[in-house]
Amino acid sequence: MRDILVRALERRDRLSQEELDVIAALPHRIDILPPDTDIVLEGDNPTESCLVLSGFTHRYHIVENGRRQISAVHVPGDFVDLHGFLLDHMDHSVGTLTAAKVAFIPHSALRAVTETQPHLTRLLWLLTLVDAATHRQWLVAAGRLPALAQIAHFICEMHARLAIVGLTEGDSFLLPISQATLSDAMGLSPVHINRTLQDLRRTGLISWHGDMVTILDRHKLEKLGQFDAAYLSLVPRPR
Amino acid sequence: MRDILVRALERRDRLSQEELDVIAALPHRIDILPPDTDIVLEGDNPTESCLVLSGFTHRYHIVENGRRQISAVHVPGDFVDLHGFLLDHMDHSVGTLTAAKVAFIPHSALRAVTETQPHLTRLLWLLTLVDAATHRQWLVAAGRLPALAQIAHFICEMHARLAIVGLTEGDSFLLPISQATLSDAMGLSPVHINRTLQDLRRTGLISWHGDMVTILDRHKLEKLGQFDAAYLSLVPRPR
DNA sequence: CGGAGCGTTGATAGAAGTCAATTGACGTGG
DNA sequence: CCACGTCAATTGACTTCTATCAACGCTCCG
Repeated sequence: MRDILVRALERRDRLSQEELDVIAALPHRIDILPPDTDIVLEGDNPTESCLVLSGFTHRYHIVENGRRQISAVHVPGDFVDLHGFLLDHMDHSVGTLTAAKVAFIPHSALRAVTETQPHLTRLLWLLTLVDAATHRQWLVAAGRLPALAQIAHFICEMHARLAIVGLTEGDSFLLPISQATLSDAMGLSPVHINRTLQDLRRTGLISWHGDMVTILDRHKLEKLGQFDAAYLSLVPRPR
Repeated sequence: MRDILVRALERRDRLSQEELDVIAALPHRIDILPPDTDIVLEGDNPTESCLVLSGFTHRYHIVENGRRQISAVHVPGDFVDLHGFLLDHMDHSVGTLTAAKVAFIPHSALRAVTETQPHLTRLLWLLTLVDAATHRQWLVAAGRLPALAQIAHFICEMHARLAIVGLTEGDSFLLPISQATLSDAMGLSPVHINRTLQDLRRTGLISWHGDMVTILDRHKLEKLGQFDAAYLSLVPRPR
């Protein structure tokens, strides 16, 4: 657990030895969960927050007619449920997409960190700010980009975020997400996702076979999706 | 400045006398800005964060073809640019919608707060988490609700947030936002906004004359927009 | 062998966008 | 006081994007 969290934090700022020790000493339990398993449900008031060690997870919301909107897809290294630390009453559910290894850290331990480690606290805070920035990017894509560009943006984002934790091989990465899931993330219909993905493949921007995605023309894909990784705050600097 | 920030924070948790003193002592400068004025531009790396004392402001993003997406509308009492405190490189711009009185607080002062006031820090952090939760609600509305419901949700949200700072009169409030602006917030065209608003009025859910909005049938409007104020975390509790 | 899940396809419907013009409210200057 | 300009709201006609419905094929696996 220590390593993957340190890795995420060190992409944003240097950590002191004391901070490394504090992180290493964080109490936690590790759980291995099957695919499509709920971790936290909307309305819950959890007492621990989860961090993804491996596998893909997501935040989602169910609306009245049973439709679903995914508001975030999380990859290994993401402190998925850090929001639940201060929010009472979860406004959304969190669940696995694939089988996942997840670490649960008691809120009491996080609170202790905030009491004694101001700099580390700011970095944890920053992680949630990056989540918020990502939400904004999705909003822009959903509101003002056509489906083709919206999906292009998503693929660029996934590549950038998986690269942080070494889960890319050049321009390729595993993205174990069905078209139905993608449609819930993009707010589109599965049929339209299918046709739009075909477009992206036909025009030679990506290939996607099984779970293996390859960005064939990064420049064009980023331009199409108007992707700029700056919102991920991946430049280490004093915070 | 002190009062309006204290008011926002005390809706989330009790403040100690020391914390009240710290807030009162926060250095800041106050500025009065005309409508449609930019406060922070995308790409900036600001050294102070702004808090809205009066007037309406927004976060927005410009996409390639010149279209605009508003990712948040902020009302008096909102610590609009608290995100900029830890994010280097703003991922979006912030500007006024109406004339606005804004307080700028140096990041150095905020940093000092985080060094010595863990509880107050958690509350400031919470404010940004509520922003993130609001982004998620907008995502759900944009992705999975038809325009009618999306706008209904927005109106409910504005009412709830204005009520926090006493800017509602029963079910009425001033919302000095043009249909064009609303279209940029909802990710819809101005024409469609116009027709959808007519729908909301014709069916007796709201009235909207000039800047004055009145919710005529709150129950139906909230049901239509699937609005539940829980995501605003308005229940004071230890954090 | 036979579901079950996923990706794919065709046909059709519906929601929202675009374009272009009109109306009404205000404010300014002659 | 009226002509004029501006801005926001409104309307109509038409187009485009995306959703829906209903199949069908493929692969994996019990």
